[in-house]
Amino acid sequence: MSTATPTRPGSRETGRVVGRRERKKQETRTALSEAAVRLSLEHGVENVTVEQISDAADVSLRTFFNYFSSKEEAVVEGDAARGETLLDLLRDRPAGESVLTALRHAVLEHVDDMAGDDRMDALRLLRRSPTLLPHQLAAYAARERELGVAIAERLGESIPDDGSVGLRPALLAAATMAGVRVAMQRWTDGGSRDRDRLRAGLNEVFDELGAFGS
Amino acid sequence: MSTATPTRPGSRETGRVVGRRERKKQETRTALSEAAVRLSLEHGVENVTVEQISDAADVSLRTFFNYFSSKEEAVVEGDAARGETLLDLLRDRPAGESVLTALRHAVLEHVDDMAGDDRMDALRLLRRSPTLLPHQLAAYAARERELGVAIAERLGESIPDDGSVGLRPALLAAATMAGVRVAMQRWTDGGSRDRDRLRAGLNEVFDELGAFGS
DNA sequence: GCGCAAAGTTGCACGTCGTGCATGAACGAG
DNA sequence: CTCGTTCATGCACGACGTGCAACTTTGCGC
Repeated sequence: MSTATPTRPGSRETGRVVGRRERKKQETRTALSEAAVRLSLEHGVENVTVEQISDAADVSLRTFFNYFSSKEEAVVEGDAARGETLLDLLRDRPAGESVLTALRHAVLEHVDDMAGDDRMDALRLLRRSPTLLPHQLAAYAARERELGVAIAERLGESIPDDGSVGLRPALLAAATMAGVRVAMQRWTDGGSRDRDRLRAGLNEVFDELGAFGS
Repeated sequence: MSTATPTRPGSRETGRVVGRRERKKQETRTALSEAAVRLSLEHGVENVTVEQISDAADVSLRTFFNYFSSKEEAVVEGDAARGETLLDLLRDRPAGESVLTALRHAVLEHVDDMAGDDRMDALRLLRRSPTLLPHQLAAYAARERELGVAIAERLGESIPDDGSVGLRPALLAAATMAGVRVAMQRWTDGGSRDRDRLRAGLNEVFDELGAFGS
């Protein structure tokens, strides 16, 4: 999973000609991830073995470890893809908006995007597993890094190759992710699985973030 | 280390009488944790087995798992104790200060407290281990919860038994921990292991946190 | 002191985890 | 077609983590 996949085969720059091989690889990856989530929801994360997951995805146990280094990693995999769409939403916000406002709207749109299906329910259940918590947080941290870069770009910062950003973008990213995490936590703890309630919670969070100084 | 309590065997309530038994237990716990840290620094976290740790602490391998459920948990154990002192420092801040100011000073004092010895160096090295990252974040999350409660108390909130707090304390705690994490990250990434530079970074962080709205 | 119950330690067994290595098949390019 | 690369797979092996059943230590009442 390195930065730049060459994608040499016959393609100019679009990088869209992936070939059957690479596509199959991606299919296997998502198949494993989805099987991991499904089985974990069904039997509880603790009671699912890697062998069951790889069987469900119709690959060998050894192959599983060629894609993920642990069961938990496979379960959390979905978050990475979701993170990408958040970044896209942020980039699409008008340049006139303040960073915090752009972040607020991007997050809210992001919630709308994925709230339709049952992924939210999946998140709610998985979040309760103590074994999963560390990896969940690690996934958050990874998204936080990407978000920091996106914010730095929005602020007109130049990004060095190592991906390090200034203090302000890093802090904004960290605070935003922390806020989202808090809002999610409070939403899942409450009984209501109403999406509007989550939106309201997120709005509160961003209101508070903007008023820390006072 | 921080066995600061006089352990008077007949002082107050029944819960405070420690006895030889419980003390021995605590000694074993810290012995395991310190051995884990020391060996990890020496050979790298990946190359240390639980058996080596338990041998170094002079207990059986099975006993190790009676205290910690994994090697990483033992390594991160020290953070929990450190978290306690931060809470104490926060409670000692004068009531007149704003929450954010109190947090700033508590964190700065906390850094001074532990910066003398080589624990900071230990943190710097351990933070680079990818296996350890998730557990490190989980430890941060645990401290964040406690900090949220302390902040809620400072704000005069009543805390229900389940430890849940209002949005503002939760958010303040999350943002503070995120800020500390960012400052630490940038400090360890930079070459200088000067403590004053860490203090400066933390001050910047709190300045930024207070200015999110603008 | 004595003995007993609770708590702690240890060894053992067992299933799972995660990785290195070798082999063979599928693929893509020339 | 042929060759080199990439990937899937089986196998072996050490480490991990836990349930269970001893055995030992500690605390406490008698």
